[in-house]
Amino acid sequence: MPEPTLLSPKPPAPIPEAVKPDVDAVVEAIVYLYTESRRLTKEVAARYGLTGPQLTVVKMLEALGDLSLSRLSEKIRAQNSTVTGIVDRMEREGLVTRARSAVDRRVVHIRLTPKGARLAREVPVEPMEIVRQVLLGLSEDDTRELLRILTKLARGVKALVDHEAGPPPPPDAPGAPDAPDAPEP
Amino acid sequence: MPEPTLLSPKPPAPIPEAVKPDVDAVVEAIVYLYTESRRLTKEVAARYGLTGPQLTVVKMLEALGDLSLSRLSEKIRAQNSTVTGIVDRMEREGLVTRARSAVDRRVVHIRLTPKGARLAREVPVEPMEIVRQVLLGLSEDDTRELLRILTKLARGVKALVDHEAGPPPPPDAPGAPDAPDAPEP
DNA sequence: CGCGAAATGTTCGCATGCGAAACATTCGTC
DNA sequence: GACGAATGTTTCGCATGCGAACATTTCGCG
Repeated sequence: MPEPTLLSPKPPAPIPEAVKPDVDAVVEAIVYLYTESRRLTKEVAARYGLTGPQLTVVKMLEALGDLSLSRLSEKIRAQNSTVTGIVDRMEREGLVTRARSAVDRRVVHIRLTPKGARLAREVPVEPMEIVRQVLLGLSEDDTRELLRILTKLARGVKALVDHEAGPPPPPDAPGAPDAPDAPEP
Repeated sequence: MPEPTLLSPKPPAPIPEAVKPDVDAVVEAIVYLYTESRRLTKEVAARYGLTGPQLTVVKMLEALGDLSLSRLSEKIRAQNSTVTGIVDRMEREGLVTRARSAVDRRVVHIRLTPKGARLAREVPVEPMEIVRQVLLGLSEDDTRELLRILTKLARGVKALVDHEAGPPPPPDAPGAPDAPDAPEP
């Protein structure tokens, strides 16, 4: 059966009446968790003179060390043009520095300054912290089950997205299609 | 425990270190699903001359009829000041109209114009459509299970958030507080 | 070697998105 | 029935957030 593609002119498959309330509720919950977490992160960040995305960047650089701007963009799921602006303002605040790579002169390495590193250690929360906290209150079974189904969902979305983008390369990849973001060395 | 989390259960609970990778992965998946869905919604909306939020507003007004600006803000989980701008641009495009309430002159009713209503019928997708589509591919059991745990998560987050706002009652409330947003008549 | 494609960042214009303050209107209360 | 609190909306300043166009640099491949 030809996948109903979101980007094709054809309408996607209609949603059966029976499950629609559940689907609506799941979507509602995801939107709620994301937006509420972002709001809280922003609030906490403000207490340290940071914006939400700036807190995310600081924590990311603390965890992973120096990153190129592109790499940083992937990690925080934003476009390069967005991150350029964020880094501009952080550089102005003395939180990070830009350094052209000697190896590949297209690349710019973003690095925490001592001030930025101090802030990273000082701020006690991660992005989406509130979701993390509540997750710790769930049973291990629930957490694992949640992860199992969310992973299915994410892979399904990724498959659809890749499908729309262009003819997929032969599905002979060793593992399953990439998880949203595979952890790496 | 790094933090006095109000929700941690019993002593035999696992070390947080053990579940941290799962927590990280769940958070990662939620962020992925939200941001990817938003990106796709925006892309589809653009084909109809709309922005992502404008599509959301059009669909909301089609489903619920006229709404006050405040009500609309709640529904799309944005602040009034944000929605004022969105409505400004939609009004300029002839998609909606503003009408002062005769009953309460503080209130502004937002209403779809015929052009806006036509667009609403024409656009075949809902916000977060891709998540909806993939959810339909899951088993009913998985969907229900996902909803069950996400609801727990959302209620836990809501409890924590409300908790911050007011004086701290012990976190042992028997009936969970309101769901993030109950469907209404 | 050489040239076009691809990768990396930046700039630009526009649309959110938010909080604080300003404003208008209504409500509660004495 | 007046006044202060509460509610609804807008304005303002700033920080994302994105796509398109562009400059620079590297890569691929004959």
